[in-house]
Amino acid sequence: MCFLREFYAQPAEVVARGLIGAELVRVLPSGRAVGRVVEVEAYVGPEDRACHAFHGRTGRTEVMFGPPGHAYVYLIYGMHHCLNVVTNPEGHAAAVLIRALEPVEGIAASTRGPGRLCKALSIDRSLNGADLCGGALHLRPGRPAGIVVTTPRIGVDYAGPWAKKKLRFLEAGNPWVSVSENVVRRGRRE
DNA sequence: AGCGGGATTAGC
DNA sequence: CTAATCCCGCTT
Repeated sequence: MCFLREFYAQPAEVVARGLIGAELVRVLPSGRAVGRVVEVEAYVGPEDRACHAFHGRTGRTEVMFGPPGHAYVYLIYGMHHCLNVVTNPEGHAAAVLIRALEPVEGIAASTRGPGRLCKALSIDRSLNGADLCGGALHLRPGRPAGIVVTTPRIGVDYAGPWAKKKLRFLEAGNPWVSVSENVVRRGRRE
């Protein structure tokens, strides 16, 4: 049912690609919410200038250095939460940011964008470190992805050469990918 | 103790 | 284009 630990132990870009089409399941007292992953970004490790682990091991990034298959949730801009999946073998700090979901079941609010999907699924820092191989928040295979395209990651212009790497993965043509995608498309001619 | 900044979003 | 708003990590 759920993805096994070995799946998450792979490099972040491999897990990222593998998660497109997967279903994120949030179990709440009030019911269950399910969304299909349509957009992610890979933060490949301490050498990746855009990865939080680039600045070393700190309180915030602690879970990224732990075993794969756990949630790394942090607060950004004082108001939005971002959900990541820890990847690679324990000790190699890397993660995949979930950026957008296609509603499948029990979803009321928008799940387009990393902050919005966390709000819609009631994901906050209390889930930081949660095991994604089961429990209140987990991932399982879903309808297989169609064509997957890659682009540079959003909002990491400061990362020098790493800002240009195509580590963002999304399902082509899917209307639920984040609005930022349109900005990127507009800005670049391709 | 204080300060600066951020893997975003909504609203002028 | 910019404000909002909080935690963290680093400097004093």
